[in-house]
Amino acid sequence: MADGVVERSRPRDRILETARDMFHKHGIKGVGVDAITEAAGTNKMTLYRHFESKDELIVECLRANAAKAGAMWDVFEAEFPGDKLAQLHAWVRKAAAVLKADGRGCDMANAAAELTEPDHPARLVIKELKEAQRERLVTLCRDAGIGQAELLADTLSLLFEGARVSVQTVGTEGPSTQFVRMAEGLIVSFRGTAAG
Amino acid sequence: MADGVVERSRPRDRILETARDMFHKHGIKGVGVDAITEAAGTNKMTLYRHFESKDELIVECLRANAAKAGAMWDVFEAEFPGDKLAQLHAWVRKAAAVLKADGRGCDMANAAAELTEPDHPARLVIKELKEAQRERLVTLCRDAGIGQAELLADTLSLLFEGARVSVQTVGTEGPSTQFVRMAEGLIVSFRGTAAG
DNA sequence: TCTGGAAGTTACAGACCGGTAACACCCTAG
DNA sequence: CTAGGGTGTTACCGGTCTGTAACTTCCAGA
Repeated sequence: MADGVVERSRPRDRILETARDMFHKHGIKGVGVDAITEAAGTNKMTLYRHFESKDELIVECLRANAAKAGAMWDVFEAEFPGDKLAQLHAWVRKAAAVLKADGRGCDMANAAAELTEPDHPARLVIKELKEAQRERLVTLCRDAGIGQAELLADTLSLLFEGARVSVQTVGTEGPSTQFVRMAEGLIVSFRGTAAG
Repeated sequence: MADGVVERSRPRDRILETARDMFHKHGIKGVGVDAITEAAGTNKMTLYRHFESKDELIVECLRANAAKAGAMWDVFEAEFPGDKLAQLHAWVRKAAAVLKADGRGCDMANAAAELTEPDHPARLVIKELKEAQRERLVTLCRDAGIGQAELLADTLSLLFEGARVSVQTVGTEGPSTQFVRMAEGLIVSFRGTAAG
């Protein structure tokens, strides 16, 4: 697990990677900074030299998550250069793979569930990052020639988000098993009414 | 707020109601038993005379939530006796109303995000209650004459679940605003392919 | 080889957590 | 009026939490 990260890299990077992993697995309030630093092979003072508080560490973890997830768009473009519809189908497959591989939900959604203070710094970046993700999917749908691109993108987003929650509550054998069928059906349906 | 509950009822009921309210607003790990009992106008000893632990209190809160939410099915039946399709549309309207009224997500989903221990007692009841909810919606879809009742019910479930998450992350002005249009479109679409 | 900054170590502060013990109180059913 | 159970009060236990202070060690670059 995180031991691979511990081996040799800068303490800041190790802390960030370990915190991402532990926050994801055990929740934010379920992990203390002591546990993070110990798993990262360092100590609390070093953490507080690089992050001014646990809250700032949380924010950095969320940003790092989004950056890592955002890389998939480049992969899609590399796999299907210029073919936006194929990239949309790739998104569906990627989403389904995430559903199968990971029983914990979306880190941003989980963080929003845990951090209820309306002015918590993480809330701002969660909103910002989620809106950016939405914009990307809308653009992909539009470039794929879908008529009501926003509506399809939002529908696919909500379906995926709901499926992630479902996996976390009833497991991988629940309604989320139908995600691909739902998504593909929607794309077909929206392609039928395309205005392009 | 919870003050209305404090006035006159048994301590156990006050504790349960107050805990439900506070868990919902601030999350489970964001509320201590001291805060609950104080808001309920009682004290910690009384809480532990009625609930053997905080975990058991959590479980009872989840059950109470589900019971309260489950009452809506009777309301639908009373409003549209025998007309299952009308009741399905009523479910959509009810879901949309919840999205507008409540910025916090589903308590069960939030609890699942917070309580990561695989053998936490709440996890069992969450799964149990979620599966019961799913069964109800499937039955309603089937009785409404929908061909692929399970698939429609699951799609609507995931859409609603996703919309609740979306409200919590990007707010009520995000993709969740399209929920009714999505859901109604799906019902129309599934009615078109109805089998009997 | 020397030096300066990054990192490790230990100890601690102050708050909060879930949970319990011992005891005083009050109100109602008999 | 009396007995007893439900309730309130206070104090406490051991543990954990975020965050800090003071000091030592290490290592790379000049």
